[in-house]
Amino acid sequence: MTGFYGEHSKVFVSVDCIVFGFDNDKLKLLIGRRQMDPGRGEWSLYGGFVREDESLVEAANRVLFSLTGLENLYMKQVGAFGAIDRDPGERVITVAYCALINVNDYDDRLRVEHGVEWVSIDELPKLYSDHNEMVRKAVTLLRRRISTEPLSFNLLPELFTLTQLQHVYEAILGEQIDKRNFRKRIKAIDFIEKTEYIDKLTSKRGASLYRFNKEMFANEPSFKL
Amino acid sequence: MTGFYGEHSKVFVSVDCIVFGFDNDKLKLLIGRRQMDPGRGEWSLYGGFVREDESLVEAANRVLFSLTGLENLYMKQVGAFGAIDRDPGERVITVAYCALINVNDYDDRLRVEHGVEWVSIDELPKLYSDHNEMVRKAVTLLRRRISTEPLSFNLLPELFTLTQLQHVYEAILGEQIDKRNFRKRIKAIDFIEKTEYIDKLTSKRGASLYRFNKEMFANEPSFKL
DNA sequence: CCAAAAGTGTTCCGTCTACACCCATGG
DNA sequence: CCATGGGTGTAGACGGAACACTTTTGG
Repeated sequence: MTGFYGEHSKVFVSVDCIVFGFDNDKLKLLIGRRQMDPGRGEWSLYGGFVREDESLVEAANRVLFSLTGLENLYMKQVGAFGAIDRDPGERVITVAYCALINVNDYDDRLRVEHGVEWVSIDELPKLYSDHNEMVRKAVTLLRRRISTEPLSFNLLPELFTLTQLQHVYEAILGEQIDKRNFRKRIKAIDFIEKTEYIDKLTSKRGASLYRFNKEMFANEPSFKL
Repeated sequence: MTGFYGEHSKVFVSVDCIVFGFDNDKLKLLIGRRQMDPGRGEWSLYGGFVREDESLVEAANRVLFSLTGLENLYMKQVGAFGAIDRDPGERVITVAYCALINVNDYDDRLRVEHGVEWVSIDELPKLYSDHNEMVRKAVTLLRRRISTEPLSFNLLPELFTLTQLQHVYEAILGEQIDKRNFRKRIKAIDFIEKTEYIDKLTSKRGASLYRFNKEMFANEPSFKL
């Protein structure tokens, strides 16, 4: 605080969290009614202001933790949004972060306490300010990256069936995938391990449960799907 | 200025420009010696603070214009950088933008006036603060996008030879490309038009000059190379 | 016994890759 | 006349896309 840049003006900086989940074969987003002015009552992403003693990433993680009670979530910066009048109250520049969580990890009581809901991305209402634009950009980012980065596992439980995994891809890419071709590609990827466990909940016959092996992936960080 | 967010603190926000050019078959970056404290004299990207009356994009364009005298340049946001101590002076959050320009469009007198130089990206010195990280991220972004977006033309004159275009791809991707295969793919792209003009400067035989047809591309915005 | 989801291979076609020689011209 | 960069085609390998039937078992 030695005053190097005194002649310039400061602005409010916030972070907004675009929280994706996967439920009922749909890609969903966590949104709630804004609880403060301006814009009270409008549908909105969950966000917060950046404090002096934290970096942008730390701010995003703090906000995300206060919302979900979860730490070490998968998170990526979507970008900074800085139109002059994007916030109807005062000038606020915001940095959007996108997070992927497994809906089962999210305590539903906590969700209700924060007054947020899972809404399917193709049924999104008009959101506060430029939040719809942020979501669009985040979805584009997901689509681009899902085939070259192992993102999808963050939306699923530790153990998952191949059908579930396929449905994640279908939800994000917005198109149907041939089951046989999909499974053929999965078989070629050795960090997606078949476990001894069987899921008997979704089918009578039962489906093998698979696991994403982080360590194996670290050794062989190429990925195509 | 109605004071909605009064209890929160404000920070300085700046923009930094990662200006790429293509010269002598190399991808180059425009950097200069920092002319103010802290960090005076260190190699640095060109940047500036965001004013109250301008958006982030406007700020980036203003800074870029003051540096180059050029407008309507191709520009993409690279991301926001917000480590607490990233700037040794005070807390400054910065948003990096990457621009592609044709070096011939840049008045060399203006370049010298600003004390900036074209430096090959594989000979970059240590830059001020986290600027090296920004450059890395920008290069990654270019690499990712060059095969799905018509970026390369921004680094070339309006009219260019296929050899020049190939060299841009080679410089960005960092690998050699087979001439025949490259030209075969170009032929399949109808918005890269052959003109009647011949370039006689770089070869005795002369090479056909091509043009990127924006209008055609707009009608058919798919792209693979 | 039947509905519902799991699981499994082959063929075909288009795309990418490797590869070498002739052409036109200025000096 | 020769050095320099421009320009061209083909064959083989590979990877992606299309496609249908059998298995298991809970109810």
